[in-house]
Parts: sequence; C-alpha cells; structure tokens
Amino acid sequence: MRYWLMKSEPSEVSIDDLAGMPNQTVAWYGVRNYQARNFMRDQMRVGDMVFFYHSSCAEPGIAGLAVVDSPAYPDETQFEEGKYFDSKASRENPRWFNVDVRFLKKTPLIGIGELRKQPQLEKMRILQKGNRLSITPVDPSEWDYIMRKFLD
DNA sequence: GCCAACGTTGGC
DNA sequence: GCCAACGTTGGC
Repeated sequence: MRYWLMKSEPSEVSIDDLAGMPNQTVAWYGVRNYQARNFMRDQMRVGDMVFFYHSSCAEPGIAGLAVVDSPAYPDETQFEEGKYFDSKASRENPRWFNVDVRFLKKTPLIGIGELRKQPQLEKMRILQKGNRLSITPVDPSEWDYIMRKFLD
C-alpha cells in the first residue's frame, strides 16, 4: 500500500463536499499534468491512503483522510466542452486519467505552517520550494509521523 | 494582487 | 533539440 497527498481547492471540492458526495466518492477529474497523471495511472492502487489537502485558499493544509477507491480510467472531462476539454484526446486514445477517491474522515486542519515546523517533514514534496504538483507520494515515515503527531 | 517557480509550446 | 515566451500554480 502506498501513501499520497492530493490537493484540491476547497472552492472546487472541499473535504465537506467529498463527505456529502454519493457514496462519499469523487472522480479526481481535471488533472492536466503528466507527472500527476502518471502517479494515478501507473502507481495508485485501490486501498492506497490519501491526505486530502486544501490548496489555494485561506487556510491551506491537510483537511482529511481519503482512500483510493478505483483504478485509473479515462477522465471524462477531457471529452466534454469546458475548461478541461482536450482537443488532442479521443475516446480511442485518451490522454488524461483519474482514479476515484473515497472519504474516510475529516481531520482538524493541519496547516502548512504547522507542517513546516516539523524537522521530520522537511523533505516532504509538498513543502519544497516551488512545489506545484497536485499529487505527490508521501513517504511512509512522513505519513506515520503526521498520523501520530496530529491525528492520534 | 504579487510573484517565484515550474511546465508547456512553438519557432528556429 | 534548444530556449524564449507564455500560462498556471499556490503561498503569502
């Protein structure tokens, strides 16, 4: 089993939104970055654990726990008109993929400032200067540390 | 709103 | 294949 951190803008899908979805599950549509896509398509497995992270908002940070609920499949929004449409993608040759993610629990918000204070977390991808990847692997030791320090 | 960092695009 | 220009991300 692997561990991940997935960013979502709460104005799009917040942890509360996720909790209110049918089956408490959402398709992680809209990823348009190859590295993030490859993580979903090639490395994620059903049952992998996810930190649900609120980004681009007043209080950025980890807001909940989720779990990967499906293997990757073509992202429907690449075929539809709208901001995620991709004219170079086709159903025969899809370019973008997503997994489904299921709500596990809401957590007290662990702000990015709190995370930065932890020397044990200084190598976390999310905390590196210039980091922009919306999906990043989390080292098991980092996962354990956060769980013990903040979520016991 | 600012702006540093990064990914993508496209001319050459 | 290089690299300048451009667009986006995301914390502050």
